[in-house]
Amino acid sequence: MEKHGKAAAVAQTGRMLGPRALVTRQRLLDATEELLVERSVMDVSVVEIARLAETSPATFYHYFKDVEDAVLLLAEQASEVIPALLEGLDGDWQGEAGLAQARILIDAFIDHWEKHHAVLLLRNLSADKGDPNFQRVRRAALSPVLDRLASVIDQSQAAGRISDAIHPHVAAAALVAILERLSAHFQDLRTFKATRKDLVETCSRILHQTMTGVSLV
Amino acid sequence: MEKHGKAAAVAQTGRMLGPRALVTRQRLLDATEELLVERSVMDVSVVEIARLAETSPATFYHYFKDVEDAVLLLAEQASEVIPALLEGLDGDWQGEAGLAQARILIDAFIDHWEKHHAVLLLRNLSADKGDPNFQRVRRAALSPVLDRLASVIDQSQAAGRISDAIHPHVAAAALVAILERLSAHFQDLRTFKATRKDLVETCSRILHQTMTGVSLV
DNA sequence: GCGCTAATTTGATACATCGTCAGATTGTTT
DNA sequence: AAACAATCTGACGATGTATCAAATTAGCGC
Repeated sequence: MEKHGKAAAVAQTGRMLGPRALVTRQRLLDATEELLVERSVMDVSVVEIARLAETSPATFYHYFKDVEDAVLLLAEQASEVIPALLEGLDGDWQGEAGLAQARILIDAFIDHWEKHHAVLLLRNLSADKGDPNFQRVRRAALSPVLDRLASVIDQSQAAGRISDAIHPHVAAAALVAILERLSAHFQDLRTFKATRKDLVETCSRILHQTMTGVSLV
Repeated sequence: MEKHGKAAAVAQTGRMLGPRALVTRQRLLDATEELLVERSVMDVSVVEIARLAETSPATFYHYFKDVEDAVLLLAEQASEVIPALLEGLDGDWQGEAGLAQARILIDAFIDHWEKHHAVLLLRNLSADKGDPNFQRVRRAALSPVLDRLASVIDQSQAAGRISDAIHPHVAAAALVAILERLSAHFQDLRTFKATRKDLVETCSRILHQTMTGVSLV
């Protein structure tokens, strides 16, 4: 049982992994990620992963069921860091201070996505397609943020600042959607000469306004 | 030259396609989509596409360079319909009428995504990864919506209802991000007992408020 | 250092898929 | 029904998948 916390590292055989095996496995994971960055999933073969990691296909299959399995591990590693984003996000979201918090959150998201672009895209693809493992990983990564935003929205509703027709969690999911999507392809935004600053500023205002109901002009 | 309008259908050899060839090609495309729906891209092989389409792999390669090439075609077909969403979206976005418009738009998006889930997900994956072809297809599909939303935001800024710090096109992109993402995995929303109605209602209010700066309570 | 044991890696292999022809089949035109 | 063009496929070498049993290596008591 390892439902929570660091999942015990296990080979395909079920055997526990020693320190050396962990190094090899990580080398395979790194190679996988490197290939995912430069080509489409369809063209990532086990042989090449093994080649790049300077080992053999057999070794790969010792640790992973298939490529997808390795990607899941990568997604877990990439998603682990997210909760740290929430540091210092427990303040009140009212007024300028709230806007500043939004900016920090968005900045963190963009950084995070720049670092793991390829893997996070795949994680979301598989999750959206309905794969329960990837769904779990994504939920684990995002739900702290989601819950936090939803609770702020809830407060705003209680104070009568925003409509009760809004479903707090859905609204929070919408805001997270913005964070992820725009972080994911903010290259696309260059089309209309938008800078990273524009991105941060615009998103933080949408976040702030949606959560507090107040439009700062 | 077929930069715009119906791209002339051409085989890998460059030869024009007659009516029969078109039927065969479409059968292959349908088979591809069917397989994409039920499994992950990594596991879609040309042999199986051919098998399902009751033809041979060689025939597949007669029409497409590889699986990705076929997916691009599918994405084009799926994206073609989008501009129709804009029917009757040229009204004013102020007040309750604006909210109603938002609802229509979101409803249309959800329907569209339900119909072509797998292909649209892949389109976005490839576009996000930087593939220029898929980027072009997505832009062609979304820019009518994008431009429309941006122009409304522009008007609101001129009227002083929302901050000038907001970049109209980035904000529009953020709203489209919501539309696509929540349409894409609104199964995920079931987690917190949200219905489709909640989704439509919440999103339309975020859209409306972001575009007009006014919070309807 | 030496040999023992368990952890880790790999060579070899059977089998599937990829991608490409040249040539067979089918449909159309005269 | 002959001739031609359009369409399809059988067959194939190259490459990739997935699995063993066997070889290698590291750690440990002596």
